[in-house]
Amino acid sequence: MSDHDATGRPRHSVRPTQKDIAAAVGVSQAAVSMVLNKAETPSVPSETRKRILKVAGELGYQPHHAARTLRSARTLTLASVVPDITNPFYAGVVRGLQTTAAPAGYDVLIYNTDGRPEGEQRALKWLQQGRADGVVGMFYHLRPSDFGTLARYKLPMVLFGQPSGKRTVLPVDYMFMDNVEAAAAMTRLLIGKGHRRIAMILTEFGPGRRRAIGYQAVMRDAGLEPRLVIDQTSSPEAGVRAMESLLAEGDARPTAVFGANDVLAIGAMRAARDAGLSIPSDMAIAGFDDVPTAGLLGLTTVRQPDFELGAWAAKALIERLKPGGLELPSRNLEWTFEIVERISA
Amino acid sequence: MSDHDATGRPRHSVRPTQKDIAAAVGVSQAAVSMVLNKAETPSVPSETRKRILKVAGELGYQPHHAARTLRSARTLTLASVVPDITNPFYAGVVRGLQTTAAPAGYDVLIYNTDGRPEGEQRALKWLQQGRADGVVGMFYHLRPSDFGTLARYKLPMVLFGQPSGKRTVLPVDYMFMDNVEAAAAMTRLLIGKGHRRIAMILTEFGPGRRRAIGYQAVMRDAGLEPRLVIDQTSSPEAGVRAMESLLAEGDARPTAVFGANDVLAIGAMRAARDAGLSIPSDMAIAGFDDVPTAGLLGLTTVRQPDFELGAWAAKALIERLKPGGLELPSRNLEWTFEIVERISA
DNA sequence: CTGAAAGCGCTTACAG
DNA sequence: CTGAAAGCGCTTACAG
Repeated sequence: MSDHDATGRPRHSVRPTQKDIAAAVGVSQAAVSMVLNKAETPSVPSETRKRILKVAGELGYQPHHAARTLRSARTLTLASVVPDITNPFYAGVVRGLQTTAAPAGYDVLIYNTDGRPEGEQRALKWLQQGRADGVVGMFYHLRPSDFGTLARYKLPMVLFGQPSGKRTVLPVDYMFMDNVEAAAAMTRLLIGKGHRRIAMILTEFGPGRRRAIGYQAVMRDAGLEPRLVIDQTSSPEAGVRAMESLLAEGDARPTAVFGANDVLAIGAMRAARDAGLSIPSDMAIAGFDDVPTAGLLGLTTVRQPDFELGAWAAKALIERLKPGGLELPSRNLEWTFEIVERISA
Repeated sequence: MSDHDATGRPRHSVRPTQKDIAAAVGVSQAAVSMVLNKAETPSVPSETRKRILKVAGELGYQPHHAARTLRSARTLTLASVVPDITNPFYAGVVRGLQTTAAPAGYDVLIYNTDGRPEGEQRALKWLQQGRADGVVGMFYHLRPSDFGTLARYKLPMVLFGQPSGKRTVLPVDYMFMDNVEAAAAMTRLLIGKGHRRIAMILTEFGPGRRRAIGYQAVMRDAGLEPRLVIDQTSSPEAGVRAMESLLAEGDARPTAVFGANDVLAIGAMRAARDAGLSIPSDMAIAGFDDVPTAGLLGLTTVRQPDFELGAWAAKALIERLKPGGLELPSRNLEWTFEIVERISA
């Protein structure tokens, strides 16, 4: 048996359609659509209305999403493009997004890019196919010009990162913090504790790059030599590897290590402990993000309000999806960092 | 300006369509479709073919997903329904799914239910709307009969949990482990270490329920009194709350606490440490899942191969989506647990 | 070989 | 007030 009938139509017949309901009740398919979508249908006799709703319920009718989207040009879906859903920081952002979007009637889908160029390109294509009404994008590789097409399609976007200096392309809002200054502040804190050999571990792409700039600037200003350890991926294992390579330096090893995010810092902590070092007396550790585990481990870090960021992004998108929302000026949310001192440094 | 033209058609004109390409090149829209979708089109002159591809590239053409889905009855999307993406166990499953699905040409979307009945119902509706070609479902509340509609729609599903005793509904595959026995084994381990007052902390719904059964059975067999602390949600904070309530019992407090998952156990660890207790001498802690942080914290736990489970599910779905795949018999993956002893117990 | 037409399942302006 | 028709953007069997 083929999956298609003689005219090349796919067999959709397994799921009930408005046509099926209409046939069962003896009305037009359009009448079914009216009844199912409007709270009141003065043009349909209330007896007929009741029968339509009854049959729809019995058949377990649900509208075919693709058909509805094609006709109405709305998906009722917001997308969240994240580099790594296993990083609790991004997971927190997604939860904030979802918690705010659900009451407004929007589903939230998560698209994972792995923080790799190919993954981000796939996400871009996915968005260009019209699969969401709005997107919260956390991209490491794509440049502002890569979003030109989506902006021309009038897809509301909230992007993590600073708006480019040039004219702002509507309808895009931005959320960012001063990563350079936050990392600088943390570096100053470590220097203030008496550390002179301070290393930073980070990944090649993502916000760690700007954080490294702040770290390097402060180190040089203090007459100290910056030491970067760069890995391809952000994971506890990468943090372990980085710390192990630093420990291999023997007496010249750093006395403090600053992870560009908590996931890396936590891995580094583990490697230091496994090597028999005491934290912070033998080795101080600092991170960035303040993920839930950071509190547990006593990790000194930079707090970022993940849930609140997601909630803000959801509100911004929902505003833009209201009538006239596309013409609103671009808005920025610049949030402030907060250093959380714990025992690790 | 309205979002709709005079005939009620939504303005899609911002994005280029095959019609636009056809008009620019001077061919039929159908010819454009052929060229864009087939590697070879003997019926189209190669010169015309080149011009179509060139114009499509210049316009940044991407097919409208809803239109393609409506016509072809395929979404090229797999869905992953998870109770809590912030739980690293589920995040690991999703990554396994994604890593296997991407090379086969499938996008993976994540639908978060919060482990609540309403969220699961929303996911069910979402699936009934035909938004994915297959689904990996981790449901806490829905019963097998709730999936009858989807099975009738021939939606391939991989469900976490044991198949119900009755006839298996195609096309559903199951993956499960013996939660009762795994929890029993961990409880025996704790008893073997000399503990007599062992509490278990869990959430009202989810796999913890079956784990509690194993725990309770072993406790009773050993002549010990089971002690359950039940919270609504699974989070480190819930684990903190549970431990605090146990510590409030003073001298009658347990000497070991078994978390129904690592997230709860990690919260309990934190609360015990914050109360000045040494682990494991004052308080032993055990968990379930072996999330990445468990290793860092030295948590004794039950390992589950999250990534591999996701990969298996992806393979099962992809098999079913091949011609004839819907008729394959239902398959089960029963995986074996492994107790990982670390310092916490 | 080539192109026009049908139709997937919906929503909604418009003609009777 | 009521229902039939148009059309969203595609894919594909089929008529010329």
